[in-house]
Amino acid sequence: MAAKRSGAESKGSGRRGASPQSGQEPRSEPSLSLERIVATAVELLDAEGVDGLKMRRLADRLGSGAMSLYWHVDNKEKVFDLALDAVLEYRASPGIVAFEDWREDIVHLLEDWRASMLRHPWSASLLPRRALGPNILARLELLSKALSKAGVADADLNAAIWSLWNFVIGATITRANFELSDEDRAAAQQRLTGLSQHYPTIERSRLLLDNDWDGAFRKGLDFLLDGLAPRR
Amino acid sequence: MAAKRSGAESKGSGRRGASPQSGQEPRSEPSLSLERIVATAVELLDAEGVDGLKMRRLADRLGSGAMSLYWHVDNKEKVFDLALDAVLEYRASPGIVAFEDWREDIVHLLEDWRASMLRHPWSASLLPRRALGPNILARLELLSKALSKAGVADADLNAAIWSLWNFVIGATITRANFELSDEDRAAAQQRLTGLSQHYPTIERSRLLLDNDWDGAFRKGLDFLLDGLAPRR
DNA sequence: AATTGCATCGTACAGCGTACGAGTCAATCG
DNA sequence: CGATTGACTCGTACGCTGTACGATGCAATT
Repeated sequence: MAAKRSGAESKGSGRRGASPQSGQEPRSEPSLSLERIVATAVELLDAEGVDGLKMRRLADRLGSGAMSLYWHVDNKEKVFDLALDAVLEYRASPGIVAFEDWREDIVHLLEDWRASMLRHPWSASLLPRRALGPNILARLELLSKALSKAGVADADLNAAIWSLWNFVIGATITRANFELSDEDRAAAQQRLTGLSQHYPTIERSRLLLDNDWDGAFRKGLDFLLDGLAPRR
Repeated sequence: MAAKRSGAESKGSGRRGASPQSGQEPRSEPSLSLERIVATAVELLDAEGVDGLKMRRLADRLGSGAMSLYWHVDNKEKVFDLALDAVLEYRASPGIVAFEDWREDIVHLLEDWRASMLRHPWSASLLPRRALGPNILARLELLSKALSKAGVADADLNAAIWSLWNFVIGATITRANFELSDEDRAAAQQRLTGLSQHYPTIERSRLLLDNDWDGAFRKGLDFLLDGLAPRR
């Protein structure tokens, strides 16, 4: 009862007016805010994965009670939405895109997208089942512009966008979930070798041992772009 | 206490020996089995989605107690694994594949794959985070063979397989999750129109209104295959 | 001084996966 | 034949989850 706000009623800055300082203890508990909640949720997700995000745990990290979060957030779902959107902000200078080499622009755009998601492996699997936030739309807009510039016909534009979207999403989800371990991969390939009469081709190509994900992504992207707008 | 096995101790066929009939009530409760559990889990998943699968609910459908399931299955995770593998069985005659027109073969293979997953929309999002079962490996093997026949270089084979995998997974997950409703889509496009100064290109192409998923899939697949093995 | 409204939190509840142990019944054995 | 075994089923209970509800504190306003 007594301890909670341990020795400091200061609380840092109030939200509304301007009554910032109240003497000492500048770093006790900075009080809740949507930004702090989202930022901490991202931290927690990075550290513990999707299943590790629990409201009580999040509140612990924030030094608050679990129910306090619900003043700022409707429910847990919204926390996921906000965390996802926060992580997909596109910071790259838009000037770079749609410059001269459209192909480099697109590759850069999509590799950055993938990298952003891989930095937060939970994000890829969340992305498809959530609403399109402004950051995602901005990325799609840029992509669309670049494809237009590349000479993709208007009639093919949507299909082209979705193709690249699908490819990036699929690649990132797969990559993020197959990350498990070398032993696992070796065991899988081992099992495969045991059944090599059933799966001779993928056994020979060592499909399950191949872990050059970056290279495969780049290669696949080249394939797709070749199909979309053949190099001259 | 008394009612449970209501009025019939027959119970249908015992598992082991051959004591199938016991007089009347041939359709009371056919007793538990792994097959029945998996089949019912698929039904339940189809009806209620991933979140709708609860052990108690599954047991209800089976006319059994919740804990009885755990004799046949380690835990809920395994139920997901088994349901997923069950749904991805490939029944198509393997003779069709790798026949003469490799391109048609590949398209057929992948469209069937996608169709199988869309018949059970929960399966797509489950696929990437689960182990590769025999049915999945069989599909990869067939795909690999077809690509080889198509002239894809050995060095590019794995990248080609993963590219197609990524594309199919991404397309299916996206499709299954954007299925929501026409109003939602309209609302999204509406919101977009309101912000058309920010997203002029995708607003103009009506990206969010476009719901010709099948056509987009086929088109994207063509793009990718064009890149992988150019048509002569 | 009284009121208002933002913000926080303790308690409580229903629902979840599942550990544990007791129960049933058919097949087997002495 | 009775005793034993082992496959199978299920009732109860526990810890954990998201969150509804109401009490509480505190700053600004009246």
